[in-house]
Amino acid sequence: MVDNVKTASDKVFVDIRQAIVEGVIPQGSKISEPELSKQHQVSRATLREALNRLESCHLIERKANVGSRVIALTEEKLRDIYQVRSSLEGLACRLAAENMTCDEIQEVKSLLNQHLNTQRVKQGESYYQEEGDLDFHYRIIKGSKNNHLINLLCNEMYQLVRMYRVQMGMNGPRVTKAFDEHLAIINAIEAGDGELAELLMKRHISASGKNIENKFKQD
Amino acid sequence: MVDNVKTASDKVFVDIRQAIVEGVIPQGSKISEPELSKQHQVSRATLREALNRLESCHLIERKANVGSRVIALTEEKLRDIYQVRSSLEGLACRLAAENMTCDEIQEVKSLLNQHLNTQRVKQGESYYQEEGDLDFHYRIIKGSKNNHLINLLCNEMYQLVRMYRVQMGMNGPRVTKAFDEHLAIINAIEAGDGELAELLMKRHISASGKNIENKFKQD
DNA sequence: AGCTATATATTTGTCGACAATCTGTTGACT
DNA sequence: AGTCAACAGATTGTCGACAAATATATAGCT
Repeated sequence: MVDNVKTASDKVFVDIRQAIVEGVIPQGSKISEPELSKQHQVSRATLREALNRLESCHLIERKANVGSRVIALTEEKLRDIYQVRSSLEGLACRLAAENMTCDEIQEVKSLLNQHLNTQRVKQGESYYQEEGDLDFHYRIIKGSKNNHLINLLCNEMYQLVRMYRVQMGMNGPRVTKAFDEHLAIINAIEAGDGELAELLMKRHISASGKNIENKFKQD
Repeated sequence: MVDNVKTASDKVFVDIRQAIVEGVIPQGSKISEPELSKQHQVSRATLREALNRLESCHLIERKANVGSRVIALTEEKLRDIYQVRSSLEGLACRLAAENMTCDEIQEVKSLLNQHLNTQRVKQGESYYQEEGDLDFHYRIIKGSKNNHLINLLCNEMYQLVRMYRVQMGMNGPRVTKAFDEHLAIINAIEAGDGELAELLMKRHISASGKNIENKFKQD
């Protein structure tokens, strides 16, 4: 999770992004440019550079001459995002089945074994599972060897997905299930069965989305 | 194709975008901020605002402390983009079959009839067909009622796709074929057969991509 | 001659100030 | 009392100038 931070606006971007994803800056709240620029000790120009990138990640919404608001988490948006994500990661999975090398596949398999162990030790602590889950998805996406797709999922959508997961919370019973699904997916990829891998990944993500949707129903 | 142009940077963004898509600013060329800002008679801050949005559309690439370059059209990128587009518009089509109203469907059908007429009159002039093609795709995408998907396809990817079509050129024989495919797609949507509509749209776009790929092979 | 290192020049990143626009309030009028 | 209009306050959009970084040119060395 090491971002290439070279300029001041890079750092501000990363900092604010984390604050939004973790809910430190509440969803739906208005963003004051003068206030935030003082808070991060940069000029407004630098802050606005960061805001532009946050908009590219769909974490804030801007209106001309009005200002920026942090995105509001709604059930409709969750559905929209997960429909898109399911479709795209399904594609990534199919391409991964065609393009991943044997070495890359073996790495993912050993990664899953590590998860299994930490899961036994730290039973119930969903945080680690979440990190592991994201790592797994990262590897599959990279395995597609489709740079446009990789950028779309890993840079432009990733933090938004993470925001729902962090703020809505992941609950227990799905954790072990997700692990089995990961295993089935990498097996399909190893077998070169792109069609099956795509189907399994789409189901896996749909289930994950439904899981978060249930959190909304509880309110 | 009327964009909401409210600020100076909006106008500069739209102008430069068109220049890039149409090849007035050559692909792969470096962008000089001082030069462009003078050319459009705005300050560098305003220009940079526009450049940020061009980057969001994947039309330019920026490197910290180095500068911006117009994207270079390659066969590999074309493949990557069309794989993603095929998947996403396929999804849009399936959702459209579920969510489009009867009125919306009828509008698209009458739209296609208009295309058939203009096509008879202006045979061979692919420009009109291209406009019509894009209009058709627009309507289907909007019909998905998925705002995230709509934004992704209509705002973030659309001009990039158009850049390939404009600069690589669309040739004749595929034009009438595309019309028939459009007809089959809207019929599937009208019948509420999302699965078929998705399949047909994916094929339609893949064929379109292959068509442009052939242009590359000719070099 | 070719390569390295220094110095110069250009470009990008950042800053503070001004102008244009919007928001909320007050006050007048029907 | 309610509606509309002008005003005040604050916010965003834009500008020109300075600082930091990179690219280019020059000079020195092997």
